[in-house]
Amino acid sequence: MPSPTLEDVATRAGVSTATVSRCLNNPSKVAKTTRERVLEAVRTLGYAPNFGAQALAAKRTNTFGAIIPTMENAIFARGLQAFQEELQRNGITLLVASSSYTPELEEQQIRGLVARGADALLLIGHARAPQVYEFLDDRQVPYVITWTYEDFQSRISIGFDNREAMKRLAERVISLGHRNIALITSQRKDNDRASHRCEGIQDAMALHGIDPEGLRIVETPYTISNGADAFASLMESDPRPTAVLCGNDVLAAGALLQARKMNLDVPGDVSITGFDDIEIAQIVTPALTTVHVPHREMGKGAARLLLGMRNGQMPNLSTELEAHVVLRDSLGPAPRT
Amino acid sequence: MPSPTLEDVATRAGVSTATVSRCLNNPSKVAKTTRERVLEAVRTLGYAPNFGAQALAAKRTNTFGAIIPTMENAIFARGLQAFQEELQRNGITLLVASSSYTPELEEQQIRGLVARGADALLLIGHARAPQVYEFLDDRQVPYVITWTYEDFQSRISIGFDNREAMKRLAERVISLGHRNIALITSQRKDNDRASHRCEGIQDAMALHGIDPEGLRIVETPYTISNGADAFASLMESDPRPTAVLCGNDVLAAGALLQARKMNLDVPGDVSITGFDDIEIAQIVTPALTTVHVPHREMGKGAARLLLGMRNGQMPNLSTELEAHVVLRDSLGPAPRT
DNA sequence: AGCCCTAATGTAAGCGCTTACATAAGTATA
DNA sequence: TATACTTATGTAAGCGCTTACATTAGGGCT
Repeated sequence: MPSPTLEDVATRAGVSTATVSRCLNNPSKVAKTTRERVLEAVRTLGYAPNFGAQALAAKRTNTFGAIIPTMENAIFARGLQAFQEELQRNGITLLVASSSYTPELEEQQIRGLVARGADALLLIGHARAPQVYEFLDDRQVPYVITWTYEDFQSRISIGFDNREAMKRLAERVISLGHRNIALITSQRKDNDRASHRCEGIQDAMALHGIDPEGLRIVETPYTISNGADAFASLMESDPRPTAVLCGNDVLAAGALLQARKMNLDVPGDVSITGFDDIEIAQIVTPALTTVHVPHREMGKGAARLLLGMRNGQMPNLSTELEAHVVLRDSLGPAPRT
Repeated sequence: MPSPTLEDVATRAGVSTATVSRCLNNPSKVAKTTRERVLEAVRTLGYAPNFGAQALAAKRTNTFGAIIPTMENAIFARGLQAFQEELQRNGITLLVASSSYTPELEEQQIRGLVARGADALLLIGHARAPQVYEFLDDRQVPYVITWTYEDFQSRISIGFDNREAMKRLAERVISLGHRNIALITSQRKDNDRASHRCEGIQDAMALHGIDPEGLRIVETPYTISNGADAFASLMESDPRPTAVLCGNDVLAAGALLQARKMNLDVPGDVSITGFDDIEIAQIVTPALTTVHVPHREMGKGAARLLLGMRNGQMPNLSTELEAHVVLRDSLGPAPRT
């Protein structure tokens, strides 16, 4: 037997479809005895509302969407989980799509989620074609930007200052005597987190009298083996960097792996740092010095903001969270030359 | 301006809504010149179909759902990614929900995805209340079960034999002289993968004249720190196990971490193995001996099966894939006593 | 008793699409 | 030229809900 409809329930309970609908969405409007009769019918029929019809009629779906760059590694997993938990607590379903770090795909996913009725969206980072923002504003779809925070941005966001966070880590590195620094990062184009982190390093260098142009940069997608390859190529350069900062922990894990393979002592011969503080940062040997990102706070906070916006409250302000340096074992003093 | 509708497009192109609809879904039915006019209108208006309306009218959504136990760690990420890629190639959107390893939540998520029009579902494992299967069969929603394969199960599935795979690993362990074996696993109730893996070890023990009852078992949720705690408690028992098999790589990573903290040499003092062969298995030190699970094959295969079923082809057969033991460094001979 | 108000329910108009069927306009056939 | 197809398009009936508005029935007041 196919799905029972509202009408089936109404017939069975001997009321109109309107009453059944009210029973489900606005129980206080229905007399207690009727309500019980209706709910009984719902139960025995195993009725569940048809989502499409509901969306069409009510013009809302109780569904939020999130577009993240990738599901392959754990970078966004913890934040997303927190986001989802908070939504669930409020009766909202989460739809997740991934963009593979590709702007075109991201735009497509955004449009797809909106078309399928997402009431609100979580986005990562600010960098995005203007027409995408126009689209969202036209359609009046609330959205919040996470994983980053910048003072001057007017779009509402919750996150941390990637540039400042990386700058602090870099200062730490420099204060340990490192002058010859390299960076392994994902592609910076269309990725404001990555580019800000890079700039943070250069800020620190400039501040300490090191030419920021001297920063050696390798761009490569976020995977362990790419991190390893990038590290290998850096180690072949002359002069060798004494510290290799990585745009995230995944790349750093790859670098660490490669260092071991090359029989290099970390941090004796070369220091390596990560960014994100995901689980692997603690698992690798030596444990990774990295920047702790407030994953769960961002996820939960984003949910709160969006729930508020959906209920008409216009955005208070963007929220800036802290991301702090976590010192572990992979960073040490620069080796004597 | 709010979303343009089919009618807006029709007006603009000077045709009926039917023609526009055909243009989009069945272009060959429309004359070339009209088609171009319509598509032009679609483009300038930025039209995107309303999902709810489409679902309601067409009775299909081009959306598949997947319910996985967790998004927190990478166990399912790779398989899911492959699933998603294959679906995308066929114009299908994927909705993902997670059940937190809780049967009630899983049932709720399944009903939710069906209500929201999922045309087909990917499920993990067979263990599931009968009413859930009834529900799906009633509604005629195609589904496929992954991450497991059992000969006698009639429900269509694609996966590997967890019991057999773990048995092979255990035989390896036993052949290295280990007699005193322990297992750290997630809760086995409602989780056929976990319980079959456990049985696999006991099969191997029985086969080699070791009392299967002697297997020490600690159940704990899948996190690194739980793995560490479980390992610590096992190491306090007397006699100490010489090999600790883990239900998955995450737990094993935790165990490894704890071993280091306790200054135990792996595999000199104690061997540790994992299951799944996710990325961290290669990152940890020593690299983890584990069972390689055909993540991507399962994901892609599941997509193929479901696509076929949706088009009416009734399931050929379940597919059994291979999961093979991967020997790395964390498993060694039992220490001399 | 007559009036007004409130609470409970029903009526019915869409929401934006798809699609069976009807219609119109060519085209080929005899 | 009349006939029978074929092809392109329009018409309109839903799909299963929500909700503004209408209706009805009690209750409390004067």
